[in-house]
Amino acid sequence: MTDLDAPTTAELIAKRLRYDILSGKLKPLQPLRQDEIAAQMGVSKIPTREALVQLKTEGLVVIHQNRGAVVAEFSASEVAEVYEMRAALETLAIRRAIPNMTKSDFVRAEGLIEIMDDTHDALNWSELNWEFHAMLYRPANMPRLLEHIRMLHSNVARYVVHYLTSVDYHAEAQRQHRLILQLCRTGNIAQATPQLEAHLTQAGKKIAQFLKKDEG
Amino acid sequence: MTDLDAPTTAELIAKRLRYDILSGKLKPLQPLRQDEIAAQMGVSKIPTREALVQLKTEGLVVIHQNRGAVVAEFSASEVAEVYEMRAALETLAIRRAIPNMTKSDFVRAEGLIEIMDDTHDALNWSELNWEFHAMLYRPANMPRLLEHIRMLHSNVARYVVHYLTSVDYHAEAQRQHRLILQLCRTGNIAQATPQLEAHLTQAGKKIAQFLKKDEG
DNA sequence: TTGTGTATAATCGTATACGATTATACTAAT
DNA sequence: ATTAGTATAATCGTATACGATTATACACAA
Repeated sequence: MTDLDAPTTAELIAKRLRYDILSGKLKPLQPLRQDEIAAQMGVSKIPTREALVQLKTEGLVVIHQNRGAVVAEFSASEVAEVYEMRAALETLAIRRAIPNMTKSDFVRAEGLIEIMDDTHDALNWSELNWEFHAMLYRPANMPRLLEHIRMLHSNVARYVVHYLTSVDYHAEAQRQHRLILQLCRTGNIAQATPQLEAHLTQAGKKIAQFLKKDEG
Repeated sequence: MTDLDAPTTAELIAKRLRYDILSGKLKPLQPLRQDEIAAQMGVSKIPTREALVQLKTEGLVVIHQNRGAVVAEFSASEVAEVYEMRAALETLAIRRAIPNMTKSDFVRAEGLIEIMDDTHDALNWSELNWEFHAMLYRPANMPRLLEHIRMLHSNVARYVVHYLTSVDYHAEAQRQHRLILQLCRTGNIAQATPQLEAHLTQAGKKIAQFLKKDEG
């Protein structure tokens, strides 16, 4: 008997490529050649192809017929679109979650905020930021919803990181995080929901605007 | 030179499997064996596996490590969850779409409703129903949003078909469709949005309830 | 009977191999 | 010089082959 659920080769490749894309090591429009990736990982093309198909449906990769895959590029308006979708889904999630939140949820969320206070690496901060948001949504017990939100988050994470390395947004974001968490603590759905929506809408607009400069 | 974008074998298999799942020919939990499917289509396993990976991320198939794939089964509560997500995203879509709707959009939407009046086959009706809804959202010019909605629709389409074959919901649905379209015509976002939300919430509840009887 | 172990078959996951498609470099003609 | 055409290389997509994992059947002991 071997490891009960050893990740499949395709999963390993997908994980690695995903990380390299999110961290910015692989840049938008950069080609992802099957042979090259396979050789690098010391495996064949077959699992590599499956990994690329997976990442395609996650929106991180674009595959062109017989022309191979490239890292997906999001335009400013597409990033804005993703943030609108996130706002719609994440407000739903927090609405359903608040009634089920427990004391330990609040403690752990507060803990994350404090760690983020001392985290200045943009990539780490982005990951902690997702963990914080996920914590607010998990009590909703809506796993499919959470998975969709996670995918949307991962779609724009690269651009968030890029933005954070240029602009100091930490203090502002942290202030909003603390406010939203406080509203959750008091069970105030009526105010927590629009605050979260504003938090996301504002971030989306800032990042889209930031990208537009590059595009122009 | 051959056909410029002839669909890849994997895409053909995915399309076929998707149709067979949505139409109910392949039932929930039914195993999807790679060799069997490949032999049936006269191809090898490689593109078959890619098709299954694709359908997995669409939520129509579940793959277990070294144990193969089965048609995904949605519990009543999962169907309800999908409908909540649809309500969140589709209200966003229609809100953004209404200001951009043109006369020809209204004509075509009305045409679809009339065709649906005479469509009694549940599968056909379900497809037309999607086309009608998509028509309401397309003017939003949010392709990623539309694609997500399409996936969610396809997740529950089987159960809609199943429900429609047992219960006569056509008249009620058509009445709501006409009302929503009329509100779009007059640019009444304030009322169209909650009407659409009610339309979806109601359908979701009915279908979830219907499924619960089977589960119990 | 019920459970446990082992042999066999079925199925999966991936490496290798190869034809098909697309990109690139080079030649020749206008 | 620019373009069109062709040969060559690079890359993709899929068939075949095979080791690895899991399921099944059956013998045997408690």
